[in-house]
Amino acid sequence: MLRVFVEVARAGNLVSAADSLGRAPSAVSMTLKQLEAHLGQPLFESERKSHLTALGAYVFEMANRELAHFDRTIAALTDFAGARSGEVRIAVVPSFAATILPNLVLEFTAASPNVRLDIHDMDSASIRRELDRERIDLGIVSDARQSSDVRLTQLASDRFGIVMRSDNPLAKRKKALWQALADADLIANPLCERIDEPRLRAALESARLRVHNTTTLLAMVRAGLGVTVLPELVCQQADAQIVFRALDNPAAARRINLISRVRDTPSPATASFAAFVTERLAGREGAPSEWFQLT
Amino acid sequence: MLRVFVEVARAGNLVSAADSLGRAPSAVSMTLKQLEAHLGQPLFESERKSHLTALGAYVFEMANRELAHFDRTIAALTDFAGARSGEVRIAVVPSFAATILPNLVLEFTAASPNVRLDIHDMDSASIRRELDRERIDLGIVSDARQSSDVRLTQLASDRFGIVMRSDNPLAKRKKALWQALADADLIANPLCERIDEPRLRAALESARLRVHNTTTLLAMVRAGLGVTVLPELVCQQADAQIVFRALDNPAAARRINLISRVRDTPSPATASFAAFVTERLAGREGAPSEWFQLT
DNA sequence: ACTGAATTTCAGAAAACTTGAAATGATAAA
DNA sequence: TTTATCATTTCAAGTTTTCTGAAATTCAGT
Repeated sequence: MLRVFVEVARAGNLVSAADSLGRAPSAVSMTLKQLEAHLGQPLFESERKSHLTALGAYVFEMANRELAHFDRTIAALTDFAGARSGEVRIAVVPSFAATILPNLVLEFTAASPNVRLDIHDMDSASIRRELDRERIDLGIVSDARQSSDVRLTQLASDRFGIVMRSDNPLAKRKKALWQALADADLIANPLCERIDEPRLRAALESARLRVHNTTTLLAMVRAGLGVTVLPELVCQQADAQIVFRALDNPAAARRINLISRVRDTPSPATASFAAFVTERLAGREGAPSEWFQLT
Repeated sequence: MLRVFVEVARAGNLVSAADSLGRAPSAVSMTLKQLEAHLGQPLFESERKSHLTALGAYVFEMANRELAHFDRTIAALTDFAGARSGEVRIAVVPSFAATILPNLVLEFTAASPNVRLDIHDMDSASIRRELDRERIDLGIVSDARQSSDVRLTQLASDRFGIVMRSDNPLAKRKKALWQALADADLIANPLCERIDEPRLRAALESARLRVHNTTTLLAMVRAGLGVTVLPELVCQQADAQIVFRALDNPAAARRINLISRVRDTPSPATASFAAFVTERLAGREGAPSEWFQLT
């Protein structure tokens, strides 16, 4: 009713209003009559719908505002439903956050400028906890365990390798890298301790140094205190002085996983971001630099 | 659709929502299905309508706000149409504004607390001009001339009389007041000059003083400089030192008129105020103090 | 797996809305 | 003033949308 009235008031006559509303003049006339009956007062001065009464002017003002408000609300709803707007809260492991994520975000926000991304970085255990507490919508973690209340998607596979200073003799060695660990000064770290390979386990047994923080660990390597074993992604942040040689035969790798709650349906924006990340990264292996190209 | 959805979300189940919406559960179910089809996403987690999806929560929030906004707009429209709200711009001649109007306004605003009254006071000519320029909705003037673009309603009839200081001998005189003017020191003023009575005209010819402003005029009378002829309403503002004696045989009076534009329909609030004033004052004669009682 | 309540589906009924033709009313030219 | 023209309203009938009640399905809790 309000829409019909506003159109007639704007057009100044019934026929062209009916035209732009896509109905017959008689329909418009009846609707208008109905609105006037509701209000108990005429909206137009004369039968020729040009001059508004005081009530008409007031209704025109209010109806215009109301319709604009309503249309904005509907647009917001469909945008949100179509994942064109909304907010996605994501927690990501630091190595991924610092290397792959920025380009991923760059591309996603270009396609969905009205979706807000709220990004935290923390270790995998914290991410899992934050997900349970519904403080985040998605998590990107390493080696997540399957669980009944978490939906888990494999993203890339991040291979482990020996990390050393560029002047280390191992940098030139082509094969039998696992064996070489026995002779190297190995710096232990939590990431590599999950690898199930006897030659590494033996080397870790005799390691004299164990460092938790990645930045410190790389600084130790850079200072020539020894070599360490890390996923390639973690080394991406380091400078040219650091050399990464992937361990082969058998290959060792950690999985990068996308996790979300199974309990509730993600918001369209969340689903959209998850689908985007999966599409861009699922099944990637080898060098992280080749996982993902900006399109 | 939004209303149905909000009610279901609030109730947490379809049956009681259908109940409070006054329709069968099947109708509510179908409407809900339709909304989900529009948005392309489910609004509830499970078939049992208790837990909302992220989209559902967003729509609930927005729809609630939208419905409240809409309802407020509709209430404003019907209030305005029913003269329960709105604004009335009125210009009134000073004598009326200072005497009768306050009580009139008091009663009207008690009945219509949300109608704003915008009151100006000015002389009749200015009121007429302001009405033409659509700067006011109603005017209360004296002796308005009939005209094709002004709707005119007779309100009270305000009789003229001699205005004097209480110690003036005329104060005790019972009759032949017109004749008495010849001997009195008459102070001329524009209001009385419209009276068509030979004895007054003669007295005005010989008047030595002419004063426009009413307050000054009454001050002159109070100072004993003479008597004057004024409508009773004008004297209402004066103190007890001033005595008014109505002129009779023939009686002389000015008409108090309510005027409005014929061109456009007044707003409901304006019509309501005009009807109220007319009902309270039409046909009143004699002493202004008896024209109108607060009910 | 069973039970009972909630929800959905379906076809027909009811309501709301729309249309085209004819009547009415308003404006402008003769 | 009359007439011609155009806009608007009225009306009955047609169309679409919405609603209902019964039956089928689904779900949560035994």
